[in-house]
Amino acid sequence: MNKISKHTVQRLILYRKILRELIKSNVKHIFSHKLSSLAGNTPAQVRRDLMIVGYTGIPVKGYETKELEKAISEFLYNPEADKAVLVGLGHLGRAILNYCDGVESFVKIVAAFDIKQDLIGRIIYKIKCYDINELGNYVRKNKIKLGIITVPQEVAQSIADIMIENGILSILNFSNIKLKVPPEIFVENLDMMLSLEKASYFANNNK
Amino acid sequence: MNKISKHTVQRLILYRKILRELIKSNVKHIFSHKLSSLAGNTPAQVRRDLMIVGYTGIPVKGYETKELEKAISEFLYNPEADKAVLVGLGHLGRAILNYCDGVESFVKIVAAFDIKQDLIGRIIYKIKCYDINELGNYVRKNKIKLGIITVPQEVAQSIADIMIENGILSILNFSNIKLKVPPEIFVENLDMMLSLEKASYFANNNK
DNA sequence: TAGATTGTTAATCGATTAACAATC
DNA sequence: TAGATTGTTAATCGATTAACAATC
Repeated sequence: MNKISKHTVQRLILYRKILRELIKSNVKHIFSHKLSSLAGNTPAQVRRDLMIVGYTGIPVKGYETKELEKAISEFLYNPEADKAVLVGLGHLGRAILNYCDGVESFVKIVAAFDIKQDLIGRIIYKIKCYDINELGNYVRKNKIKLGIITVPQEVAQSIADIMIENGILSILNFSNIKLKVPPEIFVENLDMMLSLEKASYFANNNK
Repeated sequence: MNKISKHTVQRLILYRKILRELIKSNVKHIFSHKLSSLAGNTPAQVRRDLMIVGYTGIPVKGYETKELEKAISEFLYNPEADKAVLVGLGHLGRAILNYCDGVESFVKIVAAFDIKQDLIGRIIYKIKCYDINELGNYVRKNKIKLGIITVPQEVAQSIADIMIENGILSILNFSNIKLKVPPEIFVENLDMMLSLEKASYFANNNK
């Protein structure tokens, strides 16, 4: 497989989301220039990105929304990583469970873990909460490949280590440390404070 | 001013965070190769990035942690955008308030807004909550330049519009829509579902 | 001094944009 | 048909990496 860039994958996910909304609104066809305006980029980039998903549009008519959505979904779909575990049921962890509960997505959170005894055994936003000590077993037995880390930074690395030891291949990291992981492990960092400071910097240094 | 790339700014913020921890641990000097290993990049990139902050290290001795942290902070600091408002006090909004409460940062959230009457007037994690109708006034009167959007996607655009009309220059957008804004407005998108799907894709397509 | 690290320029790499023949 | 849009290649742009003289 020829390597696909993170940027392209991210945009494909965005196109898919836009296409789903168009389909719901009964839009049958869309041009690259319309899709790019909804996605906030350029028609050339849309066409370039769509090259890799193996669906071709029709000149003058554009792309069939349903067909294109299907093609992108097939391209993106990773059946081995459609289940995720979440570790850390503080406010952020719960906000994510709540958020995912209301959203349709190919990725489902299947279990949550925490160290606090009063949370263990409870069901929070439809997700069962387990003792952190069971994390490794659960991940291994259920062949989970995707982990979400919402614990304080002091313990984030140790959680990542347990995840990786037990087969997790990809981590969505909300803690504000850089995880040390082997090169084959994918880490996506979502550091809210860093993003806020970035936004502050560009408040008048933009342009 | 010659334009500084988003990537560089993001890494400078990260370096600063790392430097603060080093200073706390009483580390006086650091080499570019050590800093890069903590930041997860390369020595060459660290040195390249540091060119713009106007502090120069000493060959063989490396960088003085305190001096470098100071230089980066001065470079990044934007006194006009050190105050932010947050709109949307669902789980995510509260998680952010709670998170910011415990973290030291140059950017402070000074007010929160929601539509739910039972929240208005309350103080949540030290932040006063106002009626959403007061958002425009508050932003204009207090010259707020930075806004955080944690409302459902249906209303995100209208909140952004109010913010921008009243002087906000930079938005941290947690809703999963692409905001339409004038080119001089900076928008940083933090779409959790998109990031999760990206992580899923790369769970075995990485490398 | 010899060895290591810096700042900066040049080279490389990768991603975006432009251009245009093919198509409907 | 004439006009518009596609898929794809080539050109451009920007970001990362390499190289190395200057420095301590």
